Amino acid sequence: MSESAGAPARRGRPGYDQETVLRRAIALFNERGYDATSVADLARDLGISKSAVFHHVSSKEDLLAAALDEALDGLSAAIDAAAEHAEDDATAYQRLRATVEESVRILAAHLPAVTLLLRVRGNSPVEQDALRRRRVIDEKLAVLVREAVAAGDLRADLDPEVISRLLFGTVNSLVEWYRPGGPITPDRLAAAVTAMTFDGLTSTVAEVRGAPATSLEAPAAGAPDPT
Amino acid sequence: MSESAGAPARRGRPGYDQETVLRRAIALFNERGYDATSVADLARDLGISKSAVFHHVSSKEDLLAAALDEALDGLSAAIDAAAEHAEDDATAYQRLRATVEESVRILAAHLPAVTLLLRVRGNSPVEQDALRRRRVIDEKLAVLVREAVAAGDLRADLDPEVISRLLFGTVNSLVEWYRPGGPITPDRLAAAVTAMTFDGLTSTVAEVRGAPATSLEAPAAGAPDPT
DNA sequence: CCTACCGATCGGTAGG
DNA sequence: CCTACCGATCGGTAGG
Repeated sequence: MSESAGAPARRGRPGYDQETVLRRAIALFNERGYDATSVADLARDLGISKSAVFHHVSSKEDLLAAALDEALDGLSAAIDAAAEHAEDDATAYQRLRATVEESVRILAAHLPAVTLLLRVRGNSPVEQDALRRRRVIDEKLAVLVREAVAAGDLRADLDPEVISRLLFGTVNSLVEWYRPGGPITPDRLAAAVTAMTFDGLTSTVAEVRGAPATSLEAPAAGAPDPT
Repeated sequence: MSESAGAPARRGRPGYDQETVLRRAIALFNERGYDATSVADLARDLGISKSAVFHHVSSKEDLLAAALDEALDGLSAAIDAAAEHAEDDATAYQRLRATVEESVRILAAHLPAVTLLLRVRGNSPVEQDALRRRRVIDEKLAVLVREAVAAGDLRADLDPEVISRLLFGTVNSLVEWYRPGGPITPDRLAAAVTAMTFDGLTSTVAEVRGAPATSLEAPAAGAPDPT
């Protein structure tokens, strides 16, 4: 299954393309961990020899770097897209809430790559570079949180730094259980995350407050925000 | 630093005890990952030979098993402690909220071991056993959530299963950034987590509602819930 | 607690 | 001469 994606008719053996090798590599890295996955494991999974893997990719670490770039590029775009809304009359609170939802959608759309990113510990220059890019993203989000707190739209009895950590810890924790293709669409997941983090799980006043018009049980059919 | 903890005077070289070796092993496993940490790395860190490590511990995996047991025993105790409060007239909502706070305190008290637990992927029988024990704990918490939703105390527009995942995903994500000994005490951290997850980050009505009497800026001196 | 090793496997590469 | 591989093996290192 999943051979030669999209390429026109070629001579020689069908074989795999780089993209397919990368998808399988990311899947295996997430199942067993990057270090615990050998190139031989990947070759076995693809049904080819270990040497054949190196025909497609120059090193195991290149696979990791490609996956981390995919995740970081997506997340960076999500943040910057929300920043551009600053030209509108959107408040920091509104931009923050939109950024959280967009981050969830990116996470859902690139779940394997984002999962890998969130497990990186800085064991190599490639991983350390990814951690640096993550910190830049986190800092942009922290700025939004500070603005929203300063504007009085987020509770002032919690340190803005703690709010940032809790908020994006919650988003990041989704990779541990969310699986696309199941009963929960990415849009509903995004709405559920912001419902809990901004409005809280306690029921009583949930409907009374200024919660967005998104019905969580039956989301709007016409998908919002076509990024 | 940190040699022979508590043991009486011994003959022979001072050396390390099993507990110290375990603490350093857990720290290294968390820094670089279990698979990426060799026994030689641990030996180097302790300043002894690789063989000397095997004098204290029979295998690398035994160190992992001991760490996972510590985390699982603590978390299980936290859950069962909350269940015993059922004899009181406490509602499911109140017991759930207390369980979340106690889980945060356990996480803070056994942060390295819990961190390791949350990174386990089931690569070996030891890891698979830990995952099984985790699922048992998660299910007990899911029962509490379902009861609280059924009682009408948690918002009904979110699937109880999703609520459970979000709630404990948030708690688990603390291992990624919380560091004991810093400005945030475990009690304040626990209060911050329940403040966001149950009451929400939005400021306006936070004080109006039935939030507990815990002041997050200056927590009650007499620590609540002396488990 | 060390030196000296083992069976095996690691990521990566040779020629064809 | 190409793409797509194979069987075998490189120098080092893993847990034990």
